[in-house]
Amino acid sequence: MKTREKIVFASLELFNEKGERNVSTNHIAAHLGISPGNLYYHYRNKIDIIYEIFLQYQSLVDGYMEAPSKQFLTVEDQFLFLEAVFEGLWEFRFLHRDLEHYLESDPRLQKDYQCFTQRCLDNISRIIGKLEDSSVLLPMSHQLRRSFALNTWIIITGWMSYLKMTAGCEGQRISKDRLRQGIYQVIHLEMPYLTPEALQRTLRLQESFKPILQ
Amino acid sequence: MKTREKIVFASLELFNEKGERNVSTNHIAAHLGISPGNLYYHYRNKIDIIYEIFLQYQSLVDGYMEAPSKQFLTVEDQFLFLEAVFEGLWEFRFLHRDLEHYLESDPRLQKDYQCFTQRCLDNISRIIGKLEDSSVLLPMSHQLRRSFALNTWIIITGWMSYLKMTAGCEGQRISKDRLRQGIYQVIHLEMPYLTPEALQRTLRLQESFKPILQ
DNA sequence: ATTATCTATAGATCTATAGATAATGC
DNA sequence: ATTATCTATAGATCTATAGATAATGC
Repeated sequence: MKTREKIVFASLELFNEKGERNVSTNHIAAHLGISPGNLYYHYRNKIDIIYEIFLQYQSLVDGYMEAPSKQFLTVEDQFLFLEAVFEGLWEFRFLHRDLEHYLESDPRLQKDYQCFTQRCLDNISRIIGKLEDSSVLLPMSHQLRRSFALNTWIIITGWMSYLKMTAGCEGQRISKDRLRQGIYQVIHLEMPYLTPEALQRTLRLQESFKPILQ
Repeated sequence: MKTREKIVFASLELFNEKGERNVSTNHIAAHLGISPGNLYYHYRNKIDIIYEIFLQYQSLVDGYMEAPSKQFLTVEDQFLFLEAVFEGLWEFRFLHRDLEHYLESDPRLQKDYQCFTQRCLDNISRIIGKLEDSSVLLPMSHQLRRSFALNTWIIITGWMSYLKMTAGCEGQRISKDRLRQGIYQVIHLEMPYLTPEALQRTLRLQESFKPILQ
């Protein structure tokens, strides 16, 4: 692995683990056993590294957002999709922690992230539309679908925050398990819009994501 | 106003405006025209000031969470309640930006905030219960009510993030107006659970929070 | 006497660059 | 020749404290 890639990799790991704010370029260099000068040879500064990490996250998410290319989607497809979303969210969890700070530190990132959000919302709407066509969800108005997509997006990203806020000092492993409750919450959102046929299977699947501890 | 209070007041203002990360104790002191030494006489460090601000936020929120003490609540009560919630959120908006960092910097804050969240969720559940008793919402199971309360909480806090992420470089004033769209989103959440009687009035009221720009 | 405030400063970082040296690719 | 890496360091903060001085409250 090239040094340039090592830097991104190690940064992501350290940022996730210790929080980006507590990790300086010195820390990253020390962790890799290279000099700070070397790090600055590869990246102009810290936000440059963060931007690189964002690009990776973006292409990961774009990947599985495009993925459901089948014309019809099942209840199971939807759960698989949500698992992928939460997995990605976890892998890059530092990114959503003080995203606002990154956006105001780097105009490129601000612009890119805004497009990214828009693209995600469009994709979620599209997937909801497919679920309607597949008789999983009841048909809904364009307006309702957009509102629904936005709430889904907010729950997905907001769930991470809620989790980390209430998880306490327990390790990350526990959090990763508790992450699944996020799927429960998202599914709860669509409950009233499910077709009678889909309701049974959804309830059964949702049950398996029910949190053990309340 | 005592210097001690001035410090909290100015800090909140600066944190909201410039982001807490970009505001050092030096900046706060300079902004007040006092010496850094003087600031450290009143507060041990920056997180101490943040904790003080949190206590203020907490008592504000606890205030209007307890407030709906009437036995029955109308659709209008609910909208007034949401306006108060979003107003408070706006007043202390820096707090939700990198809350995780504050929680890990101060065990007192971590403990207090966890109780605070729990209390809010209980209060939201209670209010939902009252809306059921008042024939605004359809009766629901305990489980559903708790899930519903949690989603409401996540949308409320997550909406701020979404807003700040997509608001772009436009000033804060615009954001404060766009804040209202949050109410639209929260109401959208409860739409399927409204009684036929309440539906009409809710739709009419919700309309006035509809965002101008999509 | 006690509380509030100031000046001055130690000590710890951190970011980012300059300039030297080593390793690679034609 | 070019690319990768290192050492050393300037310059900018920031936090937090010590110790002196001013203002207040009995």
